[in-house]
Amino acid sequence: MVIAPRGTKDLLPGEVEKWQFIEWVARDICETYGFKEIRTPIFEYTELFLRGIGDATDIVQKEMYTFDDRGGRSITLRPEGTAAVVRAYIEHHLDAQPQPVKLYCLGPMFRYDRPQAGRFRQFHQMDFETFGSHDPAVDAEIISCTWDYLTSLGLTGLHIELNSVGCPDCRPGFTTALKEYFRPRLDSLCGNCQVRLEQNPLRLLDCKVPQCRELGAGAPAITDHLCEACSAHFEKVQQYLRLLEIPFHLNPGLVRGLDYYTHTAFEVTVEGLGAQSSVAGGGRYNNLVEDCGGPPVPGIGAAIGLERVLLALEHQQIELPIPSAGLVFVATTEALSDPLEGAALTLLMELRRSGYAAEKDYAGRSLKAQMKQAGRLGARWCVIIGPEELDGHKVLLRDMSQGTQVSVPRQELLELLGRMQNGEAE
RNA sequence: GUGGGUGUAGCUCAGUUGGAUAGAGCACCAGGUUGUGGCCCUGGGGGUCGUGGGUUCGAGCCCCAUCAUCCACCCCA
Repeated sequence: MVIAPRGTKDLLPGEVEKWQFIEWVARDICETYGFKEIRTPIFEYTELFLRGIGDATDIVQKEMYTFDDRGGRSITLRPEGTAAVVRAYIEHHLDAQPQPVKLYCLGPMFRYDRPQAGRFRQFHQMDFETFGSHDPAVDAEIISCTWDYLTSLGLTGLHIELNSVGCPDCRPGFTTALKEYFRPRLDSLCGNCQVRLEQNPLRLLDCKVPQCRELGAGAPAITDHLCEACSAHFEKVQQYLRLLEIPFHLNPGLVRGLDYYTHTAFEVTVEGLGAQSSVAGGGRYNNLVEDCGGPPVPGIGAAIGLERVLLALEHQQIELPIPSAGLVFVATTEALSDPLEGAALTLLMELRRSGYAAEKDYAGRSLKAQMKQAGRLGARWCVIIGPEELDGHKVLLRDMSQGTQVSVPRQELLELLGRMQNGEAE
């Protein structure tokens, strides 16, 4: 038997409603913040991610779904959203529009990781990006949007970690200082960090091995090495966040896994998610557009992991306000009798064309079984038609939650339903 | 890529030191009123015990391999 590929899953009815809801809230918040939706392809030329994400990153080195298409071009399923949005921004000359340009994007991403709690090979993110502004208020806005989304769903136990990773002017000085600090202590580092020292020294600060942590505590902090511009920008971001009453913790060790970040980097974690506790993350990327072949336009963005949002909601036992359909079930006393079947079908059609969710039995079930089915489907009303009703041009309208029913003239059914819908009838 | 746990009906699991037709609850189907659901009762369908080898008189139980899945490392959403 063929099953869904590893790290992917089917979203069945019952689960999908939750997705629809959190996606609806996501769109709503984004629109409120002035972001416009953009939809980019799910696959891109591999080169885009090599240049955009950075070929030294784990994503590029071991997590991409890459293959050659029939034309021999290397294609990659998008592992994150920003690179494609940046590409579209450049390709469609959005820099010619009034800046800033604010875009959001919702959809699946793909990474060839080993699945575990909160980690999948196909997962879903909401991304939002602002192009064309250096204003630290925009940084605060991105973080604020992330925060509003997560809290508006009712999540608690959220922590924002904030850092500045500097810019090309000041970061080299810092990494040099880091290397100088760690090099004499190389033997005390874990194997991973010994490699990191040369490849990506910033990551040393993020290591979870206790020994490395101890050493890291005495290491130089990036905040002490920021250039004047970075430092001022970082101060402003914090100032605005305080103004907006958005709680955050400074974490000089926060380094994100994508190479393109400059200045602001942040991550939101939520309690109770297991090892993969981060639900959202983002930062500024002032050189990415240019690095991808576009004009020198600054940008900043964030991504929210929707699977993790749902996991957190579930863990915190938060009930989402998902509306029920108000289904009308049409039942007949003799399922296979022709006149009844016809009456049921026309009524069903009439109900649907009037905007009611309506259903009937197609399995030739007894009335009893049809009622049971109606109950299972969560029907709010059941319309019952039998020979008596047919002769008298009437139907029985049963309120499934009350267990009461009335006989009404066939012609008045829709009107009565309409009044009951509005709570005007008893 | 590395490590650990788990794999018995659609779902959640039980199955004793290996022993005779593999069980329960839920779900599903049908009855318990002659035209009626949600509770209750009765009956029914459904399993090559992940797969392939091996040990044994005999394996769901033991051994090996393999696959899947979960959790963790790593990394990130």
